Amino acid sequence: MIDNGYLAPVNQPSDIQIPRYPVRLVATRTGLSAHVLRAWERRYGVVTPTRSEGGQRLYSQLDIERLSRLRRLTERGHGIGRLASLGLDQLTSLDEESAAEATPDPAPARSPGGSVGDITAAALRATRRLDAVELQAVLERAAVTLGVPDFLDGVVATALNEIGRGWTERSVSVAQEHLATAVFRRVLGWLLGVYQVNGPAPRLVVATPPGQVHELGALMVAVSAAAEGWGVTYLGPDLPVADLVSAATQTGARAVAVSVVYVPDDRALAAALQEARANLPSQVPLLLGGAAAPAIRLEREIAGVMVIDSLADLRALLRRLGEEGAA
Amino acid sequence: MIDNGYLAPVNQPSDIQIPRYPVRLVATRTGLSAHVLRAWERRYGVVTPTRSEGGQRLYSQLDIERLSRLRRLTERGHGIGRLASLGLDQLTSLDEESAAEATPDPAPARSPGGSVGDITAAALRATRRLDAVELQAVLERAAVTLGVPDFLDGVVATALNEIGRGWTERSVSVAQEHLATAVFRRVLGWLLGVYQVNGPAPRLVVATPPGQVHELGALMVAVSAAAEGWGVTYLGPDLPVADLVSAATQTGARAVAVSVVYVPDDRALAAALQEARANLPSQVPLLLGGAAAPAIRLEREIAGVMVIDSLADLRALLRRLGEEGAA
DNA sequence: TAACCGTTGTCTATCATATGTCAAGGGAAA
DNA sequence: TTTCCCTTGACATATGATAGACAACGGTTA
Repeated sequence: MIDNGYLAPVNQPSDIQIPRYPVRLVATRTGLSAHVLRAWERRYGVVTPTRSEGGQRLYSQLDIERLSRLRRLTERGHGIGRLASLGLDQLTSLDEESAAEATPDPAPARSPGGSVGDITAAALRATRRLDAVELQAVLERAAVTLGVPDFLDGVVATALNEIGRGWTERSVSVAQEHLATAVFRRVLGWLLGVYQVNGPAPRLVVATPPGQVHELGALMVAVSAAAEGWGVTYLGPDLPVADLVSAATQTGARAVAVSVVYVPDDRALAAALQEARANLPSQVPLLLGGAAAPAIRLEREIAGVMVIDSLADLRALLRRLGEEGAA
Repeated sequence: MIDNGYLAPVNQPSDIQIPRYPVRLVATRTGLSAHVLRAWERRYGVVTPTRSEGGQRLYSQLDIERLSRLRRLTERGHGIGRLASLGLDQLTSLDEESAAEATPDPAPARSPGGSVGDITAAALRATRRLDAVELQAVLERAAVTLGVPDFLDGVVATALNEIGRGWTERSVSVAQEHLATAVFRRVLGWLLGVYQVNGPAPRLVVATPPGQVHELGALMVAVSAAAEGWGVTYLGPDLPVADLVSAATQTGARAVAVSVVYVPDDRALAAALQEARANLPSQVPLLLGGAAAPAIRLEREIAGVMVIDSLADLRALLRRLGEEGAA
């Protein structure tokens, strides 16, 4: 919010001046040590935080702004003694002045890879040969070539379907299936790590409900969300409902997603979902995805559970939720 | 309260204020200990749960929301004493704001925690906070700082032991354990990928025998071997013996390693090992590692199975095997 | 050049406050 | 009966405040 002085609300102490931040927080946020904060205050009166009843310093948002600028400027060679008496606006102009460093961004060269079909076929060949190195290389290349959405929809989903089909038809061995699972999980985990952010992002908790040990679907959900800019807390397979709820509460999740691949005991799963729904905060949506999700929707509607039919569906939904939250 | 359509109309708007949760549940759900809950209430009046007839605390959903926000904010440096008097909406805005600025701008990245103990402690802290991003960052940094052997022996093994101990003592929640498992697996998978080679290297097939679903031990074995220059075919947990044997044959393995973490049914495990031993080529050693391996050795010697006591042991053995093969 | 001096970041010592943790004895809930 | 929970009081630890000291650095003066 811009306050140019003309419209300054007189009676409103303007959020940014409310003193409420203790030293330790200001220290980590500005990058200055608590010692330096006190020394600057003592020697130059750089800021004058108010005090709590017990005498502890309480800084305002404005103080933090000022201190951050001061830190940047002192790092560039300005003496704190000279800067101390300057106002925030003067500091800002100085700041911009000396921040004349350019940040050239290199244009990423797109190298044309094979088509989605070719890549998937290559992945399946590597799987049949039990060649984990090759499979991983193919997948990583595909991920960076196609981008996450196409990679997930086009390569991962298709390949997993193929492998699953082959498994039931006995044309894919258990070892091949295990190896593929391990490699897919590794690559998806890598992607999840690549996209993880710690910044101001809506948070999604992802897990697989009790009894569901196949986690690739959950990982795909997690990666999709991470690529959409969400912060993802991935808790893996077979998570008891109570712990799912606790994790969502503790992390302040804006949504929770669970993935189901098959329906071993319909009643137990439905009960688990209902329990989760009942115990999650009501404004936190519970998303149900995975291969078996559409089937479950057909069987019975579970109140308050949103069924995700596809990753595209998920992306659209996440985008809506993210905007709602930001608004 | 907002009803954005996810809810069954059954829910009353005041649902979230109905007092019905006992301390124990609130403690696990918020991540605060019952002691702290009572202390905060007594000293700062943070919440005022109603009481049952017998005088026991009954918290509402709203209380839980409030408490979990307070916990996150205190972890980010706010003092509980000052937060106590703020309303839920103020807490929420503070929450979002400090999430946005949790990381100080271009602060020169600190490189603290040099020692193995520091790193392990940092990993455990991140686990308790359900901070997967931080945990992964800590581990990746540790891996490249310490090198694989020290990383595995010093950090991974220690941290997993701690978590396991905490889990039995109930001081580590299921969600925390799941999250840590997911992240450790991700990082170990990444390392495995880093060291994978396709060249002429002795090949090791790694898996976990039927019934054993904990695969971190197997992954540690796999990473150790990969770092020793072996080509590793990692087949993940719960692999039937027949498939283990066929995979070893197909890949021309020079050795096979299986990892066991616990002994659910000693007879079945022993039978599986014997079957594997009998069907593998006789010049291919069968290595048995994992937390439960030493115990198994004590129980009974299984002919032709080499028990690995430690990763150091494994490394020495692999080196010997590699040289033999090369000679 | 050498001695001197102001500036600035860092550290120590000591005390006070803030906050987490525990123990004991009795009551409540399952 | 066994387990959980309550209250009170105390203890332990961590964090912050103040004052002062010191060292590194650069500039100035003798």
